Amino acid sequence: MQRANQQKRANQQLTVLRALGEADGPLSARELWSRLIGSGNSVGLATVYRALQRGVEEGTLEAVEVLGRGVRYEPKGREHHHHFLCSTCDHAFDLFGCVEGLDSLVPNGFQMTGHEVVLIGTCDACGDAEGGC
Amino acid sequence: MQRANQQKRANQQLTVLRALGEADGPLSARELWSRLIGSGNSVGLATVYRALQRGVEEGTLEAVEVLGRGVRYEPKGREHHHHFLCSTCDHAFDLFGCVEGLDSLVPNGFQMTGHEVVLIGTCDACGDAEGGC
DNA sequence: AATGATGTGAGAATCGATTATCATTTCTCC
DNA sequence: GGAGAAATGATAATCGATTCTCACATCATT
Repeated sequence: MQRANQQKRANQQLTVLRALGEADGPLSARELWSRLIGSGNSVGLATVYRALQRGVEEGTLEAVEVLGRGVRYEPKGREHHHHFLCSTCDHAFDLFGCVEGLDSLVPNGFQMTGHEVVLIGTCDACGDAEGGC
Repeated sequence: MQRANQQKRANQQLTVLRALGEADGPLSARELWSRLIGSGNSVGLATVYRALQRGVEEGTLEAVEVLGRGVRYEPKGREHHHHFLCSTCDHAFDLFGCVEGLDSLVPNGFQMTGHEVVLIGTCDACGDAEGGC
């Protein structure tokens, strides 16, 4: 079987990072792994963790927490954005835009350096299929 | 030693719930336990968990997640509010007020049922003592 | 004071997520 | 084509949080 000698990189980590880049929101290690397996990519869970860890170290990935259901990862450098968490399928979706009036919430003497907004509800797919998707 | 026969309840769980009610924000089981120990109340960690669990079952407490650093608990029924997370001491403080314009972030086909806002920064105490409190 | 129900504390057991280990495979560079 | 470096996958080990267990204390009622 012929393989182009410099295109072919069996590097599974690239596969992992590419899949993450194509997602519509941040993914946990397990979510990402499931997607890869589901789409026919045979890859070990350990490799997924290694790819994510390295991505964070190198600064290309960012670890985010969406309401405590474990760490999820997303490519760094995207526009400032927030997330929508579907309470049915537990998937987090990227949102675009931000909100106003956060400064007025900060108590005296406190310094705000950032903020997180999470909307909760049901996503398109789960809303259609009433009773779960 | 005389004790009023119906007021005296050695119930440690009451002590736990009272301490939580006096906090300035939601507390994790361990935080709450540390505070109790620190203030001279000898109570087991298991009892703290039992009190919290029962509070949630009975509907007097609510479990909240503030950026994924574990579950924290707060009395239920307070005004709608959000939290400020100090990135230095990792404590979560209650905020008052809310924000506008969340609806415009919701994508087509999605149904929003709730939202969470977390401000991140340094609290009063940690800001004063530069370099950590 | 006796009795049965409930509460308590200390530590063991469990659970899920993440990391470490190690034999094997694949790359890279010669 | 060969040697050493790095990547991979399966699974064991670790870690923190939470729950379970059980001997003992406390309570309410009699």
